[in-house]
Parts: sequence; C-alpha cells; structure tokens
Amino acid sequence: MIEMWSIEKIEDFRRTLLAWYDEEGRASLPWRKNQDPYRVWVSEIMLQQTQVNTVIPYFKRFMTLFPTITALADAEEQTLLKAWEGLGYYSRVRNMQKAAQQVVEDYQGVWPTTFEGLKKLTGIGPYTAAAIASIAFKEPVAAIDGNAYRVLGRLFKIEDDIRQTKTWQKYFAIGNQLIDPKRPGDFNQAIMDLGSSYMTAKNYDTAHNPIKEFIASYEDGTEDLYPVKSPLAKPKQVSYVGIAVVGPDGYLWEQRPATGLLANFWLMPLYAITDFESDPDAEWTRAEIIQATETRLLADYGVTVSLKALGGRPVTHVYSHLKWTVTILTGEITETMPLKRGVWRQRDVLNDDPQPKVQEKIWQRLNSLQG
DNA sequence: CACACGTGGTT
DNA sequence: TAACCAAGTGT
Repeated sequence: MIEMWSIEKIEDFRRTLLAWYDEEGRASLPWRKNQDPYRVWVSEIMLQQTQVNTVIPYFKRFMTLFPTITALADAEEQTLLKAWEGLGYYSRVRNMQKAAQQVVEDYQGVWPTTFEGLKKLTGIGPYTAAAIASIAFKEPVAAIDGNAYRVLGRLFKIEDDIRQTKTWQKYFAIGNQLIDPKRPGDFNQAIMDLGSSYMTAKNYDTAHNPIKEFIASYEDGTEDLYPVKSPLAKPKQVSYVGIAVVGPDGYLWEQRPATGLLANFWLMPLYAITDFESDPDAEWTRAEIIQATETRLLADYGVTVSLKALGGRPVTHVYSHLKWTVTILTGEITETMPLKRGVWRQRDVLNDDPQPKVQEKIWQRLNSLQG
C-alpha cells in the first residue's frame, strides 16, 4: 500500500514542480501557443506513442490543412491519411475525424468541457480526456501517460505492473491527489516535461532533478526498478512475396481493406507465403513460389505475367506485433490488361496515395537494384 | 483483459 | 542486432 504524503508535502511538491516548469518547461512547443481545445486535442492524439520531435512538423502541417474542427469533419479520408502518413497508428486519425463529426453534428460544434464528457468521443480515452480537460478547461484531473507512470512509479515506489489495465486506477488516484487544482493543465504538462527530461526510462539524471528530494526510490537507489513493467511478446514473423508488375499504364497497385493493419493504405499486391499451402512449415523453392504467384495473380487480378525474383535480401519491416519479410518479384507486360482487382497507376502519381513505410522500402529496393 | 495497431530513435 | 522506448485507445 502506498503511503500518501501530508498536505504540506503535496503543496511543497506542487510549488517545486511548477516553479521548475515555469523556468525550464518546453513553453515553445507549437501546441502550447494557446489552450484551444482543438489544438490541444490534435497534439495529444499525435503524441500518443510518438516522440515530440517526430510530431512537430506533422502538427504544423495538420493545423494548416485542417485549421478547424469543421475542416477536419469534412475532409476526404485519403487527404487525412496522407497528412498522417509516416506517423503510424493510423486509426488515430480516422477516430479523430469521427470525433470531429460527433462534436459538429451531435454537440453543435461545442466541445464537451469535462473529463467524463470528453471520454465519450471516439479515440479519446482516459489519458487524452484528462489532458484536454485539464489544459483547455482547467479541470483538476490527472493525465496518466508513460511519463506519469515513470514519475509517479519512482516517486512512490509503486509495485503494480503498469502493463496491467487495473494499475491505471492506482496511478490515477495518486495523480489526482497530487495535481494542483489552481494549475491542473500546467501540472500535468510539468509531469510530462519532467518525465521526458530528468526522468526518462534510461539515462535519467536524478542528480539535477528539481524534485529529487521527493523521490522515494532515489533515497534507496532503486529507481531502476520503477515503474514495474512486464516485458512484451516478440513480434511474430510473417513472410510475403511482394509483386512489382509494370505495364504501359504503370504499376499494379491496390488499396488495402478498410479495417485492420494499414487500413485503406495503398500497396503493391502481397501474398503471405503460407497462403500457398496450409502447411506453415513447408519449405518452398524459389521456382515453386514464383509459379504459384503467377497462378494466383491470374486468378485474383486477371494478370498474366512472367515473374522473376529481384536480387538481394528481402525487405524487412517491424511492426509492434509483427515482423514482415517481403521477397520482391518483378514482371513486365507490354499491353495493358483489364483488372479484376486493383488499378494500374503511373509511378509519378503514386505518391498522391497514402503509402506505408514498407512500400517505401520496396520502392527503394527496386530503385537500387534495377535503376 | 490481452492483443491489435506504425514508425523512428537508442542502447 | 535485438530489444526496448515514445504524450494510448479500441475491441
């Protein structure tokens, strides 16, 4: 059981933390220019599982493309995905548009102003709801993100595993005790700034930490133990063939299904190697794979083409839960064929379509190995 | 509740 | 290099 501080100690902590934040907080971050809920919301969604330096250029571009919640609600999905291309976790932006439409249509364009109200919007969970409620609407509610887990975990030597959903309750309760009711938004942001400077996961610098005197795990040199976080499973290995077929009208090109990984993004046709045979342990020779791919290309796309393997190692790409290995097969046709599936797309207009990183790697491999 | 869901940076 | 980390949410 965690022993909570006295009210005097809590107030001392708030003063110390906010004094540091006023001096050394990252006030220049573009989303801190004002406390407009739309602005705060866009930044908080982008920052989910994503580092500040990555987000900055995306945030600026996004606010130019979609300056208001109405502009976001009315945007074409492909435009949205293109604006998000490279940031990852693409359901974030789809959910954001749903929430924008909810606010515009169900709330007459007026934001819910409370933690509980904000949580009802698609894509806004307890963290984001607390961030917006505290920053834009001054509600004293703790925003528990990875930074808060590190800071609070080390401050109080919390033994619960932060991977477990129920642990959030404990952190939330402690955060709500600590948060400064006069400056809730600044308090939450100060915790985040602290968590990404003096209290990082590795190479933290407690010697210069402005709140070091409050850190229980610093007293006995056990900071390394907190927060308690069980290891994640290794990504599962999956092998594909990727098919680069060029004809007079460009490359064979296809949009992914509307749900699941990389939903609605554009990619060359891919076949999982195990799709050829139900036996996942089957060892396929290169000739067999090529022939099977040609057969399936005809059946699925209506394309008759002779394929050959591109030299070099396969393209690999690691996701949170998967590791893709893509062997590239190439083929050329001299006359355009009508397609059962997919489209022909010229190389110079391909980049108008949102594409995932793995497709970029495939382009790079094609460019380097065949000019 | 466990797992799906991206990408870039660090060690 | 493999492993881990970075302002989480939906199902």
